[in-house]
Amino acid sequence: MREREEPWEPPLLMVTVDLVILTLRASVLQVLLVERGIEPFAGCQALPGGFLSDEKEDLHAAALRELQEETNLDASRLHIEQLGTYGAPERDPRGRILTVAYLAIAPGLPEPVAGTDASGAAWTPVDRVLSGQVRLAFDHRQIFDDAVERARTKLEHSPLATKFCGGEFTIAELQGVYETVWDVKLDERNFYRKVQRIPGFIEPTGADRRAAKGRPARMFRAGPAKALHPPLTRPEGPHAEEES
Amino acid sequence: MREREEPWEPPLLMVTVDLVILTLRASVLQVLLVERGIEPFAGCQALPGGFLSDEKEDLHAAALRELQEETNLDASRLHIEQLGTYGAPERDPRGRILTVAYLAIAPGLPEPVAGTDASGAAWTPVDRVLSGQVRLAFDHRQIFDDAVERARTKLEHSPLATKFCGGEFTIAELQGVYETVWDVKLDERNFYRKVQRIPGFIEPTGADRRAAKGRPARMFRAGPAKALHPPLTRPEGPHAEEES
DNA sequence: TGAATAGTGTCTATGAGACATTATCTT
DNA sequence: AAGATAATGTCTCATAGACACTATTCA
Repeated sequence: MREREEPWEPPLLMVTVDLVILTLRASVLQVLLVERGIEPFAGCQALPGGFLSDEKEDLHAAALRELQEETNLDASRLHIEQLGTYGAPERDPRGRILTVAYLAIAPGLPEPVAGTDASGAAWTPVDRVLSGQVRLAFDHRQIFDDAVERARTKLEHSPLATKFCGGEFTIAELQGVYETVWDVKLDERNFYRKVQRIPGFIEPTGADRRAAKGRPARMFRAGPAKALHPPLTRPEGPHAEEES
Repeated sequence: MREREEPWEPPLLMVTVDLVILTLRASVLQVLLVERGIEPFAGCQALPGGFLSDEKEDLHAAALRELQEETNLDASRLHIEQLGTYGAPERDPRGRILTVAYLAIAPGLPEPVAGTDASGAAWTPVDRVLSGQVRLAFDHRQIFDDAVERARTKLEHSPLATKFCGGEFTIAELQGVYETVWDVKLDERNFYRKVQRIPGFIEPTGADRRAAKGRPARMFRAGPAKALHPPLTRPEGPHAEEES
């Protein structure tokens, strides 16, 4: 082992921060991708990100900054968490570049982002990437897969789903999040009771929402809970088992 | 956002790989710590680790290499996974240094490591660190806390516990792992049935182990499952709720 | 009124936890 | 036989899932 105490000059590396930003638009799970303008992988789709810039900037702050530049949303409605760091030697043809990947969840953003710094950014349905119809640069496919798997798992144990909704939402909308991300169909009635029984998950605002048809639905907001006890378990099925 | 395509020289950073190596010795959960010889934090305890050395070395491989240098165990019995990357600007007084932290689980190692490269390394009971009796250098306390929490959580959903045991173990031993890491008491009889019902978790070797007293116990080995369905849930209690 | 959506009630099978009981070893 | 540990059985209660039903809106 190379002791860090040795009088030896450690190698210097370049580090990027890349983002997997997921949102729900028109009941479709989408990810923000940018088209690369130059080599390597020119013309290819890639995750938004950039080099870790300021020597005094915290890693998490850097991710948040990039996220805001892409989506210009207030941080309070956003969820962001570190996904992992990717450091395979050949992941970038330009040389050894580490990337710290972040997963972000945003409520349905109005229109494809434009006019911001990140021109060329566009929402892309997640299944188009998962199915291979859209190819990603570098090892971004790997990062993307990990991100989707992380999101799916965290929906079970954390109140993450509320981050896909706005500040207020109906239970049916919340169920829609679960159904879309998990790609399953859930029973509305059992979901309704189950979700409300989890302490601190959601709390009623008192308001109703009336749609074009049907009985008005009660509105809820996210509660204080940081974890779901008991968890909302994903219905089992012919699932490939994954774990790190 | 700083596009990576710009003709602009990105900053270079130093990156270390640090390890939280957990093991079970005499039914006590222990972590491997080294005593720092020089400033900063001379004389303080720290997690073992070192600078990311070879430009062509994979991140994961680097962690594995450091781990083997510390414990000289064959990789097959070891578990290692990335924990996260820590990049607060002031985490190292020498300058901006990122660290990629790894969590490793090893079966009970015979004696305190010695004679290896890592002189000064010693097993330390985890509760001595958690309780603050042992102070750690840098932000290693944070990393350590995250590692313990990760291990506790993963015991529920993954066959991680078997990595604390050798190749073969009894169900009582496996239960001991859960009880020690979770710091709870479990019912032997319910545990016995529950564990065996989880498909692919453990499988009988056919052999028995006879102790000084009592009926011989059947031996098991880890099964092929990568995840536990259903999970082994930690008994609830006055738990502080944690989540990222 | 009917169509549509929201919300409630009920039944049943399964699983978790509490704990009694039986089995098999050593001394 | 005694003592100890392993393995099995039984009971009860809570919960998950299936699904019938009631409630409230708009057209």
